[in-house]
Amino acid sequence: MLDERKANILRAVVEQYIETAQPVGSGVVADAPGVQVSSATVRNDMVALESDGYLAQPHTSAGRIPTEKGYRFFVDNVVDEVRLARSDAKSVRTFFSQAHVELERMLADTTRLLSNLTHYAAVVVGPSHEEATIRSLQLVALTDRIVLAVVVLSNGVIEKQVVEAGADVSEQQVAEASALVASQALGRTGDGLRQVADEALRHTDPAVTALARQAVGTLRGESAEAEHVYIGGAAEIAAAFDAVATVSEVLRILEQQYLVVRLLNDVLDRGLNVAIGTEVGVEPLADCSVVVAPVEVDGQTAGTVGVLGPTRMNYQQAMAAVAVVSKRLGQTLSEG
Amino acid sequence: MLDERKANILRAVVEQYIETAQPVGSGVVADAPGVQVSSATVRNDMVALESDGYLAQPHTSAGRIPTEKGYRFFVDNVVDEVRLARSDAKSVRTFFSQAHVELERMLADTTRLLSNLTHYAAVVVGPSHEEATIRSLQLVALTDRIVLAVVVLSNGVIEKQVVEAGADVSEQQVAEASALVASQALGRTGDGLRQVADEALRHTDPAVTALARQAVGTLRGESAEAEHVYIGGAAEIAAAFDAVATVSEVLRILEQQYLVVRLLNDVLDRGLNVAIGTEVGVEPLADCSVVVAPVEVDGQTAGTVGVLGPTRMNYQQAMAAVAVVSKRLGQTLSEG
DNA sequence: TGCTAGCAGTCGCTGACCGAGAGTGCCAGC
DNA sequence: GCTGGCACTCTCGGTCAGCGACTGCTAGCA
Repeated sequence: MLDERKANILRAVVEQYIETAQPVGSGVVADAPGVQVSSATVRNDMVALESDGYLAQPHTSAGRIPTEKGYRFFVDNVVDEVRLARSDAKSVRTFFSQAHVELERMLADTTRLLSNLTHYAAVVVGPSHEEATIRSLQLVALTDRIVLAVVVLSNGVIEKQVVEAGADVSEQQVAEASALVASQALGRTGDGLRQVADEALRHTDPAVTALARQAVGTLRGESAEAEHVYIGGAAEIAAAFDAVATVSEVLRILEQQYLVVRLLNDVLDRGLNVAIGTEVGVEPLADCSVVVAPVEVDGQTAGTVGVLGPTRMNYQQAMAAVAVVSKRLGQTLSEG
Repeated sequence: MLDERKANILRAVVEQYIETAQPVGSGVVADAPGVQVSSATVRNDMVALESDGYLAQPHTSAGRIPTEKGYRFFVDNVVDEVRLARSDAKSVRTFFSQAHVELERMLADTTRLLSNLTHYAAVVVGPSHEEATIRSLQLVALTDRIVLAVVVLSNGVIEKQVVEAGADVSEQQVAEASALVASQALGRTGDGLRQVADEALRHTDPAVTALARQAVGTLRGESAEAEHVYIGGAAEIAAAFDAVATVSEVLRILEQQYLVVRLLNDVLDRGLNVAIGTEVGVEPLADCSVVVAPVEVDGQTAGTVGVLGPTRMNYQQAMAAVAVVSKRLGQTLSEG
C-alpha cells in the first residue's frame, strides 16, 4: 500500500497524463495540489513508484507515465466523488425525461448519449428478453413453405424467426397453427417458451401440429441467445488514438458485436467495473480500457452499459457517466 | 479529349498511384505497358496533362498524382472490363447461394461481403417497403394506453409503430381494432396504406374506431420514410487513410445514417455510379469517393448498394464488386 | 531521519546542413 | 515529333550541435 504522499503523486501523474498525453515530470507534480513538497522529493518518490510498478519512464530524462497497475490503483483508491458535471447531468436528465416508447430506439440513442458525454465509444447491451412476457405470437405465411414467427414482448421488442415448413402449408393451416402456439405461449416469458412441451401442441391436422411444434422449437433455440447490442461513437475511437493502425484494430473488434458482449460480461463476471489494458482480455485492445455497469431492473440484471476508450481515459468522468446512465436506464426500463 | 497516348499515361499514373500512394514519376510511366515512349516524352505529355487539370504535382521534382478530373477521366474512359477476380466472384456466388430468408440479416451480411471484397466501407440501403405487400397487421396492447402496431410484409420485414391511445382501451377493443385495420390493410402494399380512408374504418364502438384510425394514421406517416441502412467495414476506413483526423471525420459522417442515404441517392439522382472527392457533395468527404449502384427488383429500383473509400480507390475493382453484388442482390430479392 | 537545493548527466527534440537521389523542364539533334 | 542529355529543383535521410527537460545523486540542513 502506498503512503498518502505517494498516492497523491501518483494521482497527479495520472490526472496530468490523462489531460496532456505527455510524460509528466517532477516539476509539474510538485506544483500539483495535494503535493506540497519539492520536485526533488517527488523525484525520490517517483523512483519508488517506478520500482513498485506504478509508473514507467519512456526513456531517461523523460517524465513518467502511469502503468496499468498505476491506473488500477488510481481507479481503486483515488477516484472518489462519482459526480457528473452539471451540464452533463442535465443532458442525462433531459434524455431520460423524454418519452421513449420503443425500446430499441431508446437503447440506440443511449449509446449516442454516452458517447457524447464521455467522448469514447459507447456500448449498450439490451435486456435479454427472458423476463419480458409474450404479448402476442403469430405465424405469418410468407410463401407456401416459409413461415415467419413473430413474437411481441411486453417491452415492445419484437423477435422474429423464420420457420421452414416441411411441406407446403395453406393459409388456413398456418392460421390454426398460429392460434395453437399462441394459446400455449401467451403470457409466458420468452424463456418460459422452453417449458412448452411438444405434447401440449396437438391438432387434428398433423401438418398443423408439425408446424406448431417446429415454430416453438425454432423460437426456443433462438430467443435466449439473441443479445441486442448497440454501439455508438466509433468515431471517438479515431480521435482518441494517434496511430491509425490501432484505430483500425479497435474498430475491427467493435464490428464483432458478439465479441464485445462477451467482453463486457467477462469484465462484470470478474466483479470489475473497470478493465484496464490487458485486463480487458482482448489482445488488440491492450491500449484500451473499458468501464461497465450492469443495468438493473427490479433488482435483476437486465443489460449492460459501457464505454470503451484508451487506457489514458478519464476514468473519473467515464465511471460517473456510466453509473448514472445505467441507473437511469434501469429506472426507465422498470417503469415502462 | 485526350489522345490515346495521353490517356494511357493518365491511366498509368492513376493505376500506379492507386497501388503505391506515392507520386508517380515519368520513369515508371514510361515503363508501363501501353506507353512505349521515352520518359522525356512522358514528361512533355505530363505537363500538358497537368495544365489541363488531370494531374497535379505536390512540388517540383516530385512525381504527379491524379486530380479529381484525372480520376473522373479514368473512370469514364479507361475503366473497361468490369470483371471480378476469380476468387472474389466465387465468394459472391457462395454468398448468394446460401439461403437467406431474413431480409435484414442478409442485407447486413451483404455489407460485410462487400467490404471484404473491396476493403472499403460498404453501405446497403434496404428496399423501401413500399412495394412489399402486407401479410399481417396486428395491434398488440403493451399497456392500457400503449399499443404496438406490427406489420409483417411479404419480404419478411417487420415494421412496428407505437400507437398511443387517447384513453384506456381494453384487450377486447384492441383485438377488434386490430381485426378492423387488418381487414382493410391486408394485401395492400406498404404504400397502399395511404389509400385506406378513415371512413372505411368504422365500428360500433367509437373507441375502437378511434384506435383503428389512429393506428393507420401512424403507420401511414412512418412506413414511407423509414429507410433501412446497413453499414459495414468502418474499420477499413481507418486502414485507408493515414491521417487520424480524416478517419474521425469520415466515421462521424457514417454514423449519421440518414445522411449517408441521402448522399447515395443524390449521387444516383445525378445519374452517376461514381462520385469522386468533392463530387460526393459532403465537405468532410472531400478525400473520399463513392461507388454506387441501384438494386433492381423486377425492373424497379428497390435499394442501393455502395462502397465508400479514399479518392485513391481501386475504382475498377470497386465498380465491379458493386455491380455484381447489386445485380445478385436484386435477383435474390426478386426470387424471395 | 527526512526533506531540499543544487549539480552533473542523460536523452529527446529542433534546426541547420549536406549529399544523394528522384524527378523535372528544356534544348538541341535526329 | 520524338529522344537523349543536361542543368536544375526539391525532398529525404543522416549527422551534428545546441537547447531544454528531466533525472539521479549527493551534500547539507532541520
